[in-house]
Amino acid sequence: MHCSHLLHQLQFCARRQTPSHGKKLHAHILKSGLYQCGPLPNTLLDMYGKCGLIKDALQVFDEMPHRDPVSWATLLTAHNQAKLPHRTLSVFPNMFTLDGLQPDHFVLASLVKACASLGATKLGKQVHARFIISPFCDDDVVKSSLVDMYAKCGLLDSASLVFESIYQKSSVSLTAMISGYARSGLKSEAVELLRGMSEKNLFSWTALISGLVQSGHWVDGFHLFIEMRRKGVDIVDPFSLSSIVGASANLAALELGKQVHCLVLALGYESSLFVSNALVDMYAKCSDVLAAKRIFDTMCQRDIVSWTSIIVGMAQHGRAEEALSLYDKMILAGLKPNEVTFVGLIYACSHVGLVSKGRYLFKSMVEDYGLSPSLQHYTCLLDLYSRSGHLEEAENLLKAMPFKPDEAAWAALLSACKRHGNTQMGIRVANHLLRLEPEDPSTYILLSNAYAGAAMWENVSRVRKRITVMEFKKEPGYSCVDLGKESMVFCAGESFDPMKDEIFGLLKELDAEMKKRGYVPDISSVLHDMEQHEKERQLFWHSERLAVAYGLLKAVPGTVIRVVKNLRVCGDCHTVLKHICSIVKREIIVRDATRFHHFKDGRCSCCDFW
DNA sequence: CTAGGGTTAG
Repeated sequence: MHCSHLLHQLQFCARRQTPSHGKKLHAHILKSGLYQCGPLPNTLLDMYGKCGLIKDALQVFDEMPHRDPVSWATLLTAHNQAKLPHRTLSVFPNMFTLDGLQPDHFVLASLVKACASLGATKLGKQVHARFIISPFCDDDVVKSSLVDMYAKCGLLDSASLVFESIYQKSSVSLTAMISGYARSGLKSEAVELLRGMSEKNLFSWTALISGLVQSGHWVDGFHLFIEMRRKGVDIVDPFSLSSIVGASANLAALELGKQVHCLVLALGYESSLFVSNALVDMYAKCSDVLAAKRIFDTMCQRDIVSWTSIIVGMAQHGRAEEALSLYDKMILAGLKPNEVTFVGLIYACSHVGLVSKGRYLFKSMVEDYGLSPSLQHYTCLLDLYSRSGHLEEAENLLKAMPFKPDEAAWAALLSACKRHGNTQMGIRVANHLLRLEPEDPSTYILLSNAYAGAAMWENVSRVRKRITVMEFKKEPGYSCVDLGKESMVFCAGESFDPMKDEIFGLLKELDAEMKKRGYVPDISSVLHDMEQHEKERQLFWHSERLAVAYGLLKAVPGTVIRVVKNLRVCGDCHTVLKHICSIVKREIIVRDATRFHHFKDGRCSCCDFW
C-alpha cells in the first residue's frame, strides 16, 4: 500500500471513529517499514485521538521518531477530545522542555479551548497574551476560540472586544458570540446577531435556542425553535431537540412536552441519549412520573444522567422506595453515582423520614465515592433530621457544617421546631435567623409564629413591622391548570373570569362539605394584618383552589387535574386539596415552587412535609 | 498531517 493511500485510510477511520480498522492500518504501517513516511505518524496519532483512544495516542506520541509542532497540536487536541482539558494544559510545557518547540496557532487554539472548558480565566488570559505577541496574532480561528473562552468564563466584554477585532467574522465566531450573549440572558443582542447572519446554520440556531433555554428564557427559546422549523432548517442532529425538551420541562407544560416528544419520534431521535435523558426529566417535571419511568425503561443505553434523572424524579414525587431501589439497580449495573445522584437520594430519604439510610448515604458519598458534599447536600441532610424530629442532630449539623447556612436552612429547622413543639430551640434559631435579615416573606411568618408561641410580644411586633415592608415585595401567586387542549392561569384574589360564579359556587359547596368533615381554616400563613374572617376570605381565593375548581368543572371526568403553581402551596390550601380530592374522588397533582403534591384518597404524596 | 462554535440530571 502507498503512503498517501494509507493516509486517506487513516483519515477515514478518524472521521468514522472506527479504531479497529485503524489498528490494522497501524500494524500494516509498522510491518511495511513505512513508519518514517512523512505525515503518517501524526495522522496515526490523530486517528487514535479522534477515536477517543487516548492511551494509544500517547503511545504513538512517545514512540515517534521526530516530533514537530503538528504532533504537539494533535496530542493536545486528543486530550481535549477525551475531555481531559487539565491534561492538555499540563502536557503543553513539555513542548519546549522536551523538544524546544514554540506553540503555533493550532496549539494556541487547543490551549484556549482547554481553558474554556475549565473556566480557567487566568490561564486563558495568559494564553491570550502569548497569542498577541506571537507571529499568528491575526489568526481568526484562535480569535474565535478566545471569544468562546471569554464568553464561557462570563467575561462578555472581553469576548465582544476580541469578536470586534475579527476581520472576517465566520459563522463559527458568530456562533460563539451568539451563544455567549444568549447564555448570559442578553436576549436582544443574541437575536440581533443571528438575524444579521447571511448564512444561518443549525449550529447558530442551536446556540441561540439552547443559550436562551439555559438562561431561563424558555418561551423565547420555543419561538425561535418554531421559527427555525418554519425556515426549513434541517434538524440533522439532536442538539436543538434536547434543549427544547428541556424548555418544556421547565415550563412544566405536559401537553407541549408531549408534542415535542412526537416531534422527536417523527425526526427519529428517540434513541439519542441526550434527548431521551431530557425526555425522562421532562415527563417527571411535567408531573407524569410514570411516563418518565416508561421512557427510562425503554432506553437502550443509560448513563449516569439517565439514572439520576429518574431517581430525582421519583424523589420529587414522593416515591422514595422506588428512588432507592433504582439506586441499587444502578449500582448493580456498574454505574458510579455523582453529586447530583446523592442530592436526589438524600432528598428521597427526607420525604419518608429514613434517617439512618440518609445518614448512611451521606457517609457513603464521601467514603465510598470520594465526592465532597456541597451546601445542597448539607441542606438535604438537615431537612431530613429536622423533619423527622432529630432536632439536636440538626442543630449540631447546622453549626458544624463547612458552609455558612443560608436562610432556607435556618428556616427549615425553625419550622421543624414548631412542628415538634421545641419552643426553646425555636427561639434560639429564630434569633439567628432574624440577624440574617431574611428576604423571603414566609420566613417572617415563621418568625412571627415562633415569637408569638413564646409570648415574646416585642419581637412579634418587630417582625410584623418588617412584614408590612415585605408585602410590597411578595411575588404575586398564580396557578396554571393544564386541560390538554387549553390551559388557564389564575391569580390569587377574586377574578373577573367569565366562569367566576361557577367556580365560586363549586368552592362554596366543597367548603360546606369540608366543614362537615371537620375542616377548620388555618390562617397562620396569611401575611396581612386583618380580621379573622377577612383572612379566611383571602385563603378562599388562593390561586390553586381556583385552578383546581376550574379543572373540576372543565376537564374530562375521571382525568387527573394537573396544576402548576409559582409559589409554595400554603398549609391551608394543602389541607383543603386533601379534602377535595376525596370528596370529588379525583386525583389532583400540584407542582409548586419546590416539589410535587399528589393528592389522592384524602392524602398527599409529600406526607405533609413541604 | 494538526486548531475554533451548539445538547441531558440538582
